[in-house]
Amino acid sequence: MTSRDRLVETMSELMWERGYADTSPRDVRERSGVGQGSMYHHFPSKRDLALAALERNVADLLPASSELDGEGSSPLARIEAYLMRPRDALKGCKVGRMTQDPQVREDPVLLAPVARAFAQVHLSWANALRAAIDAGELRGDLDADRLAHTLMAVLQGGYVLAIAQQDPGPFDSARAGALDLLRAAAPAAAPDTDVTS
Amino acid sequence: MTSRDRLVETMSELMWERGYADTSPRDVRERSGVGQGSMYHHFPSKRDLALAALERNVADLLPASSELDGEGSSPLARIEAYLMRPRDALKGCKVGRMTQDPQVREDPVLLAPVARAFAQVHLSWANALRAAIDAGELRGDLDADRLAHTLMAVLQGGYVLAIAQQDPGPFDSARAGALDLLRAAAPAAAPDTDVTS
DNA sequence: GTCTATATGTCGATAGAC
DNA sequence: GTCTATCGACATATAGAC
Repeated sequence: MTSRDRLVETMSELMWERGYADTSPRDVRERSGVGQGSMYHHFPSKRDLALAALERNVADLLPASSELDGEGSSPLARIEAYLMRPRDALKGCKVGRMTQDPQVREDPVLLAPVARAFAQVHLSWANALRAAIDAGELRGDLDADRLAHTLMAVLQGGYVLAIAQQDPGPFDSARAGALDLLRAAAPAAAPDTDVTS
Repeated sequence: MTSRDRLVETMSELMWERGYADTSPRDVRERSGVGQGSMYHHFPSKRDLALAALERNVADLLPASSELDGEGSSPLARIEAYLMRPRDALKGCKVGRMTQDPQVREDPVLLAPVARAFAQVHLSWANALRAAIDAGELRGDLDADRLAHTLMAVLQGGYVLAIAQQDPGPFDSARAGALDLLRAAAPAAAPDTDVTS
């Protein structure tokens, strides 16, 4: 593993753990074991290193969400599986966290990968939800784009609740409650009224 | 307004805008106009000032949520009103933000007011939801405690989505979607099957 | 209570040798 | 590519007069 790779990996970890503003070049140097000279040789500034680390964190996140696009099972089953997927509630989301970092929030360049990642995840959610509606698993009057934002927010907000209480319970409750609502939003059972028949 | 009050008010603003870690005593001094000596006279450390400011922000937040406990209208109407209440999506929640600040997260003393505030708000949500269930406005098989976490998460997570896109749209979509789900979770219409009649 | 002066450490970066 | 040395600015206080 090259020195450069070690820098990016370490910065990625630290940005997940402590964010950008509160991570110093020294923190990165000490954890990675890479010297001062090397660090500034590979990255002209802390911000440049952060950008590389952020792109890496985004790339880590996206494959998981593509599980929503899978073809192996029913759309609603995929939605449930992705929603209830094991997650470390007390660590939070390595991408979502960036939105609360004052120095990332104010920097369009650093915010851009976050915006792109969320747009991508939203697309996967919306496609799966639309498929569930089309398959008759969810009521036809629901709006897939809206619901996609709702479910993303449940996860992102669940982290906030869990960290506040230092307990993963609220995170799990929040998503279980969302699942209850989705199930309650199944079309009224009417097995013999299929309009396409 | 006393010097002490100006310090607390200014620190409250800055913690909302930039968090705790990235707000320096100097920032507070300059915005408040209070001198160095006065500042350390009233508060022995930055952390002490932050604690006072945090208590203030929590106190700002709680009255709004007690709107959920009101008696003037139906429980579901109160829930909808509080969920859809005007909020500045791009600023985020002045209490929720603290959960993402590395130095708050790791400090049980600073995290405590956040935990207490959220527990309080959760209680108001759960009471209102329970009342809506009891009134037959929501299906009887729903869990009020869980749903309370879900709706809190929708708001907290909505802020994250809005800031990521620098657009309040996702915040509004997320809560509108939650509202759609709540309405879809009304008991099946059966006006003449009231078991108590 | 408020002021100015000072102190110690860290941040984020640069210089220049090897 | 990596090293050590150094830099000016800022963070977070402390000292002590008024």
